[in-house]
Amino acid sequence: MNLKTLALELGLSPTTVSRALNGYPEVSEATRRRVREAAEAANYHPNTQAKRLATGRAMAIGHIIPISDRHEIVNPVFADFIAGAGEVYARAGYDMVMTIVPDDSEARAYAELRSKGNVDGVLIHAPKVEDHRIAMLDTLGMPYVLHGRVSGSDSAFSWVDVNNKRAFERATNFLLDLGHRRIALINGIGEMDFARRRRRGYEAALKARDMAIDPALIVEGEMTEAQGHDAAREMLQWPNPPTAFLTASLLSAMGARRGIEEAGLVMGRDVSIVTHDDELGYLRNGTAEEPIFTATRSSVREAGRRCAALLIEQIESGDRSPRHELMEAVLVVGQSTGPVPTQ
Amino acid sequence: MNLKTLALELGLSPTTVSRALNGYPEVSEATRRRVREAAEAANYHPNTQAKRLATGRAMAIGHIIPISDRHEIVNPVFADFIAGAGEVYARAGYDMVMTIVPDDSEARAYAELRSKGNVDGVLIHAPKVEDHRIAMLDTLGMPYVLHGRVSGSDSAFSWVDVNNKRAFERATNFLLDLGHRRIALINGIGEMDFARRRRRGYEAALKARDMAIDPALIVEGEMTEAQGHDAAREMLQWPNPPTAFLTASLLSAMGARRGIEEAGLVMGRDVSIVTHDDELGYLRNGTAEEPIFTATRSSVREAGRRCAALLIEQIESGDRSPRHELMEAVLVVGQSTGPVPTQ
DNA sequence: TTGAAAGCGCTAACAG
DNA sequence: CTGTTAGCGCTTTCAA
Repeated sequence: MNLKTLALELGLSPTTVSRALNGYPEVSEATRRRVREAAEAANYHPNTQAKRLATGRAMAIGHIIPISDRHEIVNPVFADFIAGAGEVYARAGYDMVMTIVPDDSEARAYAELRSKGNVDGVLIHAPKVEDHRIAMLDTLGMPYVLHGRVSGSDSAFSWVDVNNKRAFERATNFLLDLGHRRIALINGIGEMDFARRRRRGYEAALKARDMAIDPALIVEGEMTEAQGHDAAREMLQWPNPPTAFLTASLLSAMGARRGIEEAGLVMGRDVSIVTHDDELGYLRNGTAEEPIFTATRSSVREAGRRCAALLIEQIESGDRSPRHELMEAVLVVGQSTGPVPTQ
Repeated sequence: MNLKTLALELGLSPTTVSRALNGYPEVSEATRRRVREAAEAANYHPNTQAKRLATGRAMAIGHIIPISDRHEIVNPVFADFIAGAGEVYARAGYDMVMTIVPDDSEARAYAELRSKGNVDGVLIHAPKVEDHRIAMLDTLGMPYVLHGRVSGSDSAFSWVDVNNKRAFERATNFLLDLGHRRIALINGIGEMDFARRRRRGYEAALKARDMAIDPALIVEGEMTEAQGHDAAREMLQWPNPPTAFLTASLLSAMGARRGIEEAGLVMGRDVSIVTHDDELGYLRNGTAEEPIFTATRSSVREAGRRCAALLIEQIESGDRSPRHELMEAVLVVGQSTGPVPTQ
């Protein structure tokens, strides 16, 4: 069933049917209803490709997922993010097009996306401190929104980000308030923007109390279980070991926990862990024998929603003036078993 | 830059240029080369929408992600799966279109996908034991491949699956060999096909040794940390508690571990855990103080690759005869810190 | 080996 | 308020 035959059946021109279905004002209500009902009855849906070609709009948003053989690129968080974004796209009638590209051919991927014209805009994931993708997109003139930020020009483009600095400042303060004086930071890869900001938060908290920053207590790398384990194993046999670990991911925290146990120490008595993570999980802090975290999966989903909404608005309005949304991480302390609170 | 202007610049007709670029045989090699070079130089890429409209092929594969407010639908594994599928799509020139739909309007979503014509086939995730989506797709006549299976008609359609039954049978045997006689199974939601198969594997191992199956030792539900924790807490205060937990997810395993510790017991001495999971992580078994799992992330990625390849072949060849690929889970025992082996 | 012309299904000026 | 016409950028007969 297509426009033409539907119009034929109704004894109308394709134009009128199109107008009726697309809510143009110059159609009589009677006709519109008649057309709508017929379309419904015939289970008519306009062919997307034709619509796209005619309007020049792809009605699709691209997500480019860089992939490398070195790293675990696709982190679990990503799933929640696209779930959120997808909700918004579905409501607005956009498709979500996922493109997996090898790390080294990202430039080509963007250029192709542009000239092939199958997306109206792109959503950028996991920006690095200095991210060349921004410049590329500016050159191409394609609308985009960042999930995260890049160093420097915070205000030059639209982004949605969690306040990573504040989250880690709060977490560090939490541990400092408990009396910890040697706090290790098990962080993500240094060149990632979020990792940089988290580190800044950690450092800011220490500086605010006039405490020295010991570089030996900071580990940056892939946030794996092995990372946490190895760091804990090593640090805990120093003459002056840390009494607490602040980790950037649940996996690292799990590893640290294993390291602590292997060192014959007791979690929550000898050593504490506080973790930031977007996964569902529980870790105890040093006093209350209670779990604690600083972000939940649902907040990532919300970030996905907001990014998508921002991008769609930008595309549809043509207004490219940058907008920003900074979300505060949720610090959950003393949460007992059961579902994690939504926010 | 479009076909027309490129042809104009070359002093050729659009037809010839199109033919040259698409590898039609009736073009002289000289012309072909000249066209190819010009296209390269001009950074020409055919407009996807136009191509789609003209050929009637969407050059896109749909992934429908059902979403509900009750469950954590989008599991982390999903990210690895689409990473694998995406690799294949990219090579074959397909777009991956992700559609998030509320649980209750899946039927409509499929029908729309069909009539809007923006995908050539779909990939089905996380099938339930009895999955009505199969019937729907058959009605619509749209090519599809399942990641997983459904009960009964294994052979009626194409699928790629991990041998969940075998994996759990092996894991159970592993624990039985260590001398465990009361093994708890912390499983996924019962209506999911994979959960059903895992349970069958567990039961088969027990039956093979003429051991009774104690329903009280089987928990089915969402694979969260709380699930594992609550199960362990409760079971460990029974008069005859389990000495081992076989869990279907790393999160549940983490929870069980916490439950074990809270009960004042020692992991790897009093109680063992073996987990199946697609996440990167470590858990110790009951003897060697060494980590163990039965599946890694990379295997999920491989499943994504195979599903995608199967579907593309089906679409392009028009051959709908069902094909199946059963992947064996990887059982890793005695793995020490460091990256998880690829297979 | 190349080109002209029609058409994929829709939208959007422009008339009426 | 409705219809006619042209065209989005490509592919694909058919003819040369």
